[in-house]
Amino acid sequence: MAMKSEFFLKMPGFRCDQTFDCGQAFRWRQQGGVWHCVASGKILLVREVSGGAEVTVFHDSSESRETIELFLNNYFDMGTDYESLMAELASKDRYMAEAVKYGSGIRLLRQDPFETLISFIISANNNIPRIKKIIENLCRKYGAEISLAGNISGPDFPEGSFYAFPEPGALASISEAELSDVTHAGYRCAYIINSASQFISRHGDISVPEQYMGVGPKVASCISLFTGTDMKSFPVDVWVRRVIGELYLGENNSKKAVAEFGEKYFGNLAGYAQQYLFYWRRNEE
DNA sequence: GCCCAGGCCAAGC
DNA sequence: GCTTGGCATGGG
Repeated sequence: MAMKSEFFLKMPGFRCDQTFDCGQAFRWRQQGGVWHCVASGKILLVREVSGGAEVTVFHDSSESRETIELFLNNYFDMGTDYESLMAELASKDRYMAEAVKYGSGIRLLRQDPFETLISFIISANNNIPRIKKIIENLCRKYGAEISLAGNISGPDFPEGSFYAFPEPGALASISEAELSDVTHAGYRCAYIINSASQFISRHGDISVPEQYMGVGPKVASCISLFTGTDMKSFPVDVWVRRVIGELYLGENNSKKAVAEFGEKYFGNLAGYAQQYLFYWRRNEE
């Protein structure tokens, strides 16, 4: 398919390192002054400018400008007023004020359902650098290579090949042994294959993520949050549990207690609050 | 060799 | 309903 460069979007207040390297997405890479990734089959380039960042998209010529504009505004959560959201969270207490200040350039990405489902199945009992490697292996082997027509290049254009995230059908039909050899995803391979198959038979419905194999409470809540399905989701991992225990709950920091606290205390901003807290606690010191 | 990583599943109470 | 052990893999 022929790709062309078209759409361009400005994002005030946006910071690349905070948004792309905070554990919500695994395919963004920095090369020179530009961050890039493939999302929904399109190559996205983002560079920081004074006061925010700018996006350039390389997309299929058959996609209209309106389609691309809608996609980008959704993906980068442009419909959310982060100024007022951050002010509301910061007014809750001094901890949140600090967390919001620390991660003030974070934006929650509304990502593709299938990619998010599979990526967070892989994330279970795993660390972020290795999650990225496994996903990269997966895309190189089973994703469609995106060929850039002509001579799109320049000093800032990233080098290398670009692959879309695999289609569900490409993962549903392979053997566990092959997937394990290719990705080194270990025991998660069975979950990936089974969930890809289920994703097809459920017509892409992820409204109840726990129906999928390999998806428990934590992964389910990541899927709901990082696809933009439910911004009240409050994923509880070791870092969130730690920080909520330290600042709010003391010894009463069971996963269940932390989850209930987060949802109640932060209400409809719980997902955003969780991401500021996660980024802050995981990166400080 | 140990412990840990954006945990889940199945088995046993 | 809640608690426990096992689990593939690689980095520190």
